[in-house]
Formats: sequence, C-alpha cells, structure tokens
Amino acid sequence: MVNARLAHDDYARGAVALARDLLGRRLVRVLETGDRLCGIIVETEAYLGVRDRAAHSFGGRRTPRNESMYGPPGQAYVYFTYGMHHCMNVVCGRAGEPVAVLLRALEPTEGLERMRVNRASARRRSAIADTDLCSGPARLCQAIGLDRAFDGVDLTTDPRIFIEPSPTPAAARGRVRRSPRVGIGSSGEWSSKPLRFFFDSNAHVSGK
DNA sequence: ATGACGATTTACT
DNA sequence: GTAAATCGTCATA
Repeated sequence: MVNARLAHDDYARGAVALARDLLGRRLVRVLETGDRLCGIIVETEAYLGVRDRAAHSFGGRRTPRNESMYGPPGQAYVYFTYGMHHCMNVVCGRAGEPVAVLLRALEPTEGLERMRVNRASARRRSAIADTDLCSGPARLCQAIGLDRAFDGVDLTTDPRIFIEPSPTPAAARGRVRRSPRVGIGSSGEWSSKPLRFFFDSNAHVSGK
C-alpha cells in the first residue's frame, strides 16, 4: 500500500484513546523536494475540550487562534507560542467538540540531517544530538518544518503531512507510561490528571 | 491602545 | 538552577 495513512475514522475517538494509540506510529512530513522527514511518535498529551481547564478550548473559548480545534477529526491544530515556538495537535473531537492530542516528541527515523539543519541555531558549534532533535513539542515542529501555515490542514489528505497506520514493532517501543501534562501551570485538578502518555525508557521523550 | 501571558527552549551563572 | 528570548493573541479599557 502506497502512502498509507490514518483516515478520518481513525482520528474520531476519545483524546485519551487516541493519545495512547498514536504512540508507536510514524509521523511523516513530505517536503517540496520529495524528501521525507519522519519520526515515531513517542510522547503525547490529551486535551479534553471545554471541561478541561488546561485546554485552549476550555469553557468553549473559540478564537481565530484555536478555531481549528473545532474542526473535524484528523485536522491539525498548530499554534504559535512564547513569541517563537510552534506546537502541533491532532484534532479528534466530533461535531464541533474542541478536543485534541498534542504531539510532544518523536524518535526521528528519516531525514535526520535535514532536521539538524532546521534545528540549528546561529551560535551552536557542535551538531545536535539525535535525542535533542524532536524531543519536545516545539522542537519537533522546528525539526520537520511546521508552522502556522499548517494550522487546519487535513492529515487524511494533505500530501505534505500524515500519520502512517501501521505501528512500529512492539519490540522497538517500550512500556507505555502516563504522567501529568507538562507546562500547564495551575489549572486545579486538571494539572494533575495523568493525560500525558509516553514510552518508558525511550531517550527521545522530552524532559529526561 | 495597552498590558499580561504563554500546552517552550536555550543559554548562562 | 535561573533567566532571557520574543511576539501573537486576548482581555480590558
């Protein structure tokens, strides 16, 4: 099967189920040149929608910035933050429910050299380690070249980006662990809910 | 018009 | 460990 990718129905599920299910699957970015920048998803976070105080859509908040959270399952929600970073989510709520899964880290598998170029800063002398290439929500976007131009794109049809359906072999993964989400400050009980999912013992997971 | 802040990362002490 | 970087977005006026 060529260009196999997850379809609409694969994304239309609860955020918790999808967050766990995306672990081990490959995110593929196809450049204009045809080059592929790929990585295995090793860390995600579920954002549950209007009742989730840590979500951008908490309380039904709907603005130009987070409009794509209200889109159909399989759509990307890419936002800009801290004046310099982009982060990517996969929308999974049905019929206008602003629910999504944040992609927090990848284990890069293709196009590492290009990722290194994309991630390089002016100062740095030495090459960036493989484990620092995509180990964070903003890092992975920078590595594979995602910005606001990708906000709202359809992952089930866009030739530039999609997620492959076949999971990588279990042997290449690890045990799935959960923890509270990162960087959401004090959002009451929502700060401590275990909505972050990641492979234990994977060096590409952020923050360790 | 203004001000505070952010689902982060990097560099520096 | 702490702080700077850096600016679009949103709430308030």
